[in-house]
Amino acid sequence: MFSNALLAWYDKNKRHLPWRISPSNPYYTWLSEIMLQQTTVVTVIPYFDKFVEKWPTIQCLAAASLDEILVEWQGLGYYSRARNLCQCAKLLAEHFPVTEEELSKLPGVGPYTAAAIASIAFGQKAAAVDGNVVRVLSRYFAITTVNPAKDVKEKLLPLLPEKRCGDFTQGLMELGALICRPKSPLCSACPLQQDCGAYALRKMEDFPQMAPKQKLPTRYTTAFILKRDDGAILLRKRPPQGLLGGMMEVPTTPWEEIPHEKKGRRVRHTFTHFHLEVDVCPHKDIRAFEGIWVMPQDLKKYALPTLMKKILKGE
DNA sequence: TGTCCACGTCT
DNA sequence: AAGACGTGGAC
Repeated sequence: MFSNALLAWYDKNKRHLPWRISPSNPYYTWLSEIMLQQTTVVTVIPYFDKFVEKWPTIQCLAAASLDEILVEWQGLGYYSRARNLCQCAKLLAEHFPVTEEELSKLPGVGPYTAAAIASIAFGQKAAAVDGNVVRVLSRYFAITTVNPAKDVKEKLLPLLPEKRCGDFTQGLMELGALICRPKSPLCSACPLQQDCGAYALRKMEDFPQMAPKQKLPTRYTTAFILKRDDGAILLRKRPPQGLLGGMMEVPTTPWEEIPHEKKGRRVRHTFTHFHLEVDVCPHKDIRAFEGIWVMPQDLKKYALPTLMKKILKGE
């Protein structure tokens, strides 16, 4: 039986992650699930530890400002998650919903995260479909439709056990992360091998069937380092929405698909939907832009995305 | 070097 | 419904 085999495997093989505590802590579950969106476990662990050390409860986090949260979130990416987290904390401190339907109304909580929290934190029967689950089940059922996420959810629902639904959800994702990996899956160690459709065909890596990705365009900009005589550097805050919203930056020219002449150091960075090539130049006129002046040793007090850390490296 | 992970959510 | 939205590490 699917769920028994999976649960037995999970009991033996689960990783001991900082948010996997018993009894479950809904704050930990929610915070870790937001951080884990599009982000690997190894990357998330140090951020999660920092957050719960600084803000041990949802009430503590609810009292934090967005700027404080962005400073701790810097480097984790998808900064809209931090903006939604800040809003969401204030709601959750008042009332933490228990059902999938209510949870999915929260900012930053979509169908996957709502089901994950409902099952993991509250033991509800909810089908959480993330990339791991899509991979495991599209292989198990040898699903040949392109972008099979929807089919996977329908197949998953009747497999959910009455008891231990949270462990079942985590077990499925854990199996995807450790055994049913995108490349070179470890089928000999898999509790589902016997009934796996893709394994029967020996075509594991042909699933899931994904639409081909388009190639990323490159954009170009010049970034200006403005340095005062006392060593302070000019930073400014980006608009609250959109790319790197609410994060700090050095001034740049508009980011366009027109290559710039190389005058200074070159920095390359890839975003979700484009590459960026930056020409980093000192700027003589310290009055050329508005912003705040920050001493190099104080840069860590500000929320800087990785792109800006690369640009400021050595300053 | 370039591609993939990475369906997750919002608009 | 399709595009916006980061990052780093594996291969």
